[in-house]
Amino acid sequence: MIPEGPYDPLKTEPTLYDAWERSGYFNPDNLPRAKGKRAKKYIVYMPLPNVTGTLHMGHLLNNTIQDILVRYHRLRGFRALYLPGTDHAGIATQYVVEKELKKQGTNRFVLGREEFIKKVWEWKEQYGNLIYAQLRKIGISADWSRTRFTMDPTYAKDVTNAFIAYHKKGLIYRGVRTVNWCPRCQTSLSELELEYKEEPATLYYMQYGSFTVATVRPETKFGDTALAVNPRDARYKQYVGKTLQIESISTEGTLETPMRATITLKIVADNAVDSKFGTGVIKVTPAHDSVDFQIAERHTLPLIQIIDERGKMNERTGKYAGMNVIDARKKVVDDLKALGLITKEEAYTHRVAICYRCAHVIEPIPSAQWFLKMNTLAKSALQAVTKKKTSIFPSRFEKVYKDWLAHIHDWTISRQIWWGHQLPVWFCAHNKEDKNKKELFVVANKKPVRCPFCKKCTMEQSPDVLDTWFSSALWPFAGLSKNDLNNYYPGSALITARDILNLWVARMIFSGLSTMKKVPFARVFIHGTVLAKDGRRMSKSLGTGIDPLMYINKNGADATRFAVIWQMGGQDIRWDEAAVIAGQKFCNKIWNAARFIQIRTDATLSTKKTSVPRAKTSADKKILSALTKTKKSVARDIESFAFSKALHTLYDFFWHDFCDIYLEISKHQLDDVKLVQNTRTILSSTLLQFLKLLHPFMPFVTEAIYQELPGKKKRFLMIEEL
RNA sequence: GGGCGUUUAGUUUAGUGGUAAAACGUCACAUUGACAUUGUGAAGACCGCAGGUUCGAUCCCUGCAACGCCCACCA
Repeated sequence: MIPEGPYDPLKTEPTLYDAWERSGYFNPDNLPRAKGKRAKKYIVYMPLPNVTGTLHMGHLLNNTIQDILVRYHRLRGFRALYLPGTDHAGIATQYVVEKELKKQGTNRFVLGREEFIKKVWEWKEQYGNLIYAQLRKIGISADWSRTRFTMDPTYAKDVTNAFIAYHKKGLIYRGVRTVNWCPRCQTSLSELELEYKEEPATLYYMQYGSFTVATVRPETKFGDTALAVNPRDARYKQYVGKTLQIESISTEGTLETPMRATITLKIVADNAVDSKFGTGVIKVTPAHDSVDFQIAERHTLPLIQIIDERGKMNERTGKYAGMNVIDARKKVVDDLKALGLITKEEAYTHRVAICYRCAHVIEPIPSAQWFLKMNTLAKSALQAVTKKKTSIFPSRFEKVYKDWLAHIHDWTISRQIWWGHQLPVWFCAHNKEDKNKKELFVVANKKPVRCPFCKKCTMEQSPDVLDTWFSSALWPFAGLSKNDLNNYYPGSALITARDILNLWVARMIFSGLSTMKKVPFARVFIHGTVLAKDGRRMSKSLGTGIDPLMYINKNGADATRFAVIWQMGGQDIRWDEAAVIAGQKFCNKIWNAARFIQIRTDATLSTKKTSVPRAKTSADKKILSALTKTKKSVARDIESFAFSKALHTLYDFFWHDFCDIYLEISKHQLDDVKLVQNTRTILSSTLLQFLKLLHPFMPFVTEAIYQELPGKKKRFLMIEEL
């Protein structure tokens, strides 16, 4: 019996969730209507939240959408799997644990690698499952029995196997690259991991013999290996290809006395040079600038490293060695000025790259890295979408995806941090390279018993770990046991936000094709971003973040799910908490309507076909046809990812067609002996149909009402037949 | 700089080649009913700006502006 309202989500939700989870029906293998090989499957791989993460609005939206799809298909009799897991999030997690250590007055270098990794695991055991508890509060029907963590031994094995397989195919190589190095995190960062900030700087006009070069980084001059001009720049045409002796400052002597020196620089012509900027001449410092590195590659210029991994000037800079770049810049400028080699200074706003994690300024430095050749892999991913093996919705994102793949560079997959999947690469401990400078290493899952090179050393594993995206790109199959691979790969839909379309989705597609020979999912749905009410991004640093748990704990998960879907149009959501209140009122409305129906009818949940309602009055006819129409359009909208539209349709149908009109008319029809029985049937069957239709969106209140209604052989609305 | 997108009532959003809907908010009236109320109704939009195509444009095209995102560049 439905108790007198108002509906109390806070009392209902936790109990119901426990009951669902204990029932085992989140596990598709237990679904009574989806037994056997012929059962259709619906599979969603949850975008892995970081172990360091706490629930935010993005998770709420993302997981609500996925849960709608999974619950809908489960009701439709599909063998529905919603696969949860967490990402070890290399840099992010290492950063968090290092902050903890700092509070304890220690750091990872004091502990050593092994001890540090132990600490990270301890941290993970303590805090890493918080996100799961929070996701449960949203009410998502993920199969927790299959939960995976990307550092689990089985997952890790798939990661190293993928590396070995790529290596066998000749797709992995080692090379020196000017990488974006974070001196604080001691790691290289991909371009995608950089952030930028505007910073006031000075543009110095330095004399290079007869040339003047504008630069904001005079201290890198010791790493210069050329000067470059635009090939169409008439002013400098005569110098192109020549090697000139140029007067500059020396690294010798003492810091007190600036000294002159003569250096030799080649003049090259390259399109990367903008003839309108500064003087149209740039100094090329391949070791400490990514553009310069590319110019150097085109003109085979040497690479001179003058800044080390800690962001300090190295021994090649003589008397400047040991200074950090900022101090060195001041000193070099002073010395150049003393010798009259700086002719002009201009204020300049400079966009500097900063580490996305710790915000430290990035220092480009040369470093030995591992690369994955992208050519064939990118082509395969491109083809998958072109040939519609995977479709992207909304379709405009296809272009973003294709553009990225068409202009892709090889992927730097190595990272110099400690927390992650260590490369399955074993070096000879005696000699890192042979006479021909060929590096001596073995790629293998296990440490070789005997070194094939020196025959006597204990081989050393590469200290590098893999980019976190390398492992998360394998999620659709590395997240599954061998047994499950046959049943649950590939997936049906991948739901994510646009910012990781390329970072993650494209990489999952080529990884899946490479390892499993099949695209990992048939459809990709890109949803919008939840913004603050004023249109700004929600972020902790801006103070614009809103904790969805606040609403869940106050208004209930259903109301919160309602709010986020209700507001989700074809674009970003400007979060308005009024929608949560609307959702809560809607719960209450349904609760009370159900109560009315139960009081005025027997409201038995009969699944027998004998109680098929018939339209005897025009009101009957209207509500029954409205129900049919609603069912059809909701189904169509869910299939086409138009969740908000489906929810609006359901809301309008229930509140207006059903409650405002039919329920009011039914009060008269229930007093008519000729109509009473049929009206009762219409009321209770329409309610039940509606509960099923709404269940994917608002699972708790619908299940709660279902549980209160009398009926035989009743289990859960969650597994009813829609 | 290149690309993609967005711009519709106070707010958040739908939508259509024939001058526009909804929810919330506001206001008025009714109501104690299954409903911490609910119902009925009202006010409120030159559909970003300027051109063009068309008998007709909010919708199609072009340009501009603002905002957002992605990519590139930033010596």
